[in-house]
Amino acid sequence: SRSPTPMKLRDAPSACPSLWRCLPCPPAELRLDLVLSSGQSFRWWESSPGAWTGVLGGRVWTLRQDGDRLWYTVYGEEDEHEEEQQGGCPAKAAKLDAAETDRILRDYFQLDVGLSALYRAWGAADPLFRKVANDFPGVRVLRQDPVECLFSFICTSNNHISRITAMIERLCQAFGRRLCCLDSRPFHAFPSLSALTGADAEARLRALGFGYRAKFVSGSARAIAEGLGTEGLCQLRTEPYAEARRVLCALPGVGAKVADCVCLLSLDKAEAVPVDTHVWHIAQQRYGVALGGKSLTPRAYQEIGDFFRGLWGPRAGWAQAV
DNA sequence: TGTAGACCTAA
DNA sequence: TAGGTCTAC
Repeated sequence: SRSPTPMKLRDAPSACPSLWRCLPCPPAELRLDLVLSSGQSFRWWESSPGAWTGVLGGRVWTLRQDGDRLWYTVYGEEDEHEEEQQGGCPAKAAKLDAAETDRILRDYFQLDVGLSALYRAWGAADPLFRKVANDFPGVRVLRQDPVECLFSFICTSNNHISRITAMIERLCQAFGRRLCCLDSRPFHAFPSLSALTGADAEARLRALGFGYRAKFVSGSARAIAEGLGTEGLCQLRTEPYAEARRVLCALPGVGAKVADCVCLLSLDKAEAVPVDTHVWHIAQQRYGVALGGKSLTPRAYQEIGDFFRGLWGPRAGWAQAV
């Protein structure tokens, strides 16, 4: 790199407005803080109050909300030589790039899905939802990359968020492409599938503190590489929910809950309702879902999902995210 | 089908 | 104990 000065984190448009863009987006449609810190994605970090920095689509972004606007800035790669790469027409390239980054962000937050109308419908069907919704507006489901989502959620089993976040950070650092350095902190892309299929991947993951999940991560990477491939995984977006779920559950370390997380958060299956022990508890005591067992059996799991789909409709997974 | 217990690791 | 999964009854 020949960057003369190290890049710095940007926390607000005021300091350098030309590096920021914005999209129209009222708080009722999106609450950045709630969405990015709720355990849907583990790669965002509140870099300064109200500013969220993370990696998305192979670039580093900082996001911020201000009234009815969603502001964002994208950081360049450290080896980027703009003039040379863009054929001597930086203005034109910048314009194309702006359209592209707008699109990426709108897609990631699924901004075309009107959340207020959904909140109204869920609230009308469910008084308990109405209560919670008041305190938590703007909670929507992200549309994440399927590979990142799958391997992240394999790491969530029998684990807590602080450790999951740290594990995924180390995963990216060890296996992901380095993107840039901000305030002398390096940022890495989420690893590609092929980066995780190496013969020593499991041992390296164990050394990174993945525990028994090391085998699941490397095993699933292998299985996908030898089977449907990254493209096949992404094509599950066009398959029915039941089919996508079936395929995912065949992977090592992927059970009903992880499969539903991947379906909901990356494969466009809005009806998928991930049932963890917390949700199971709530279903029993708040909603009085009467299901025999004292444990979350596959049958109980299915029935709880069906219950919420019956209550909230085809976007039950979105409602449950709230 | 429905129950245990083990599985890595760091509180 | 923590936001599960796998294996063996």
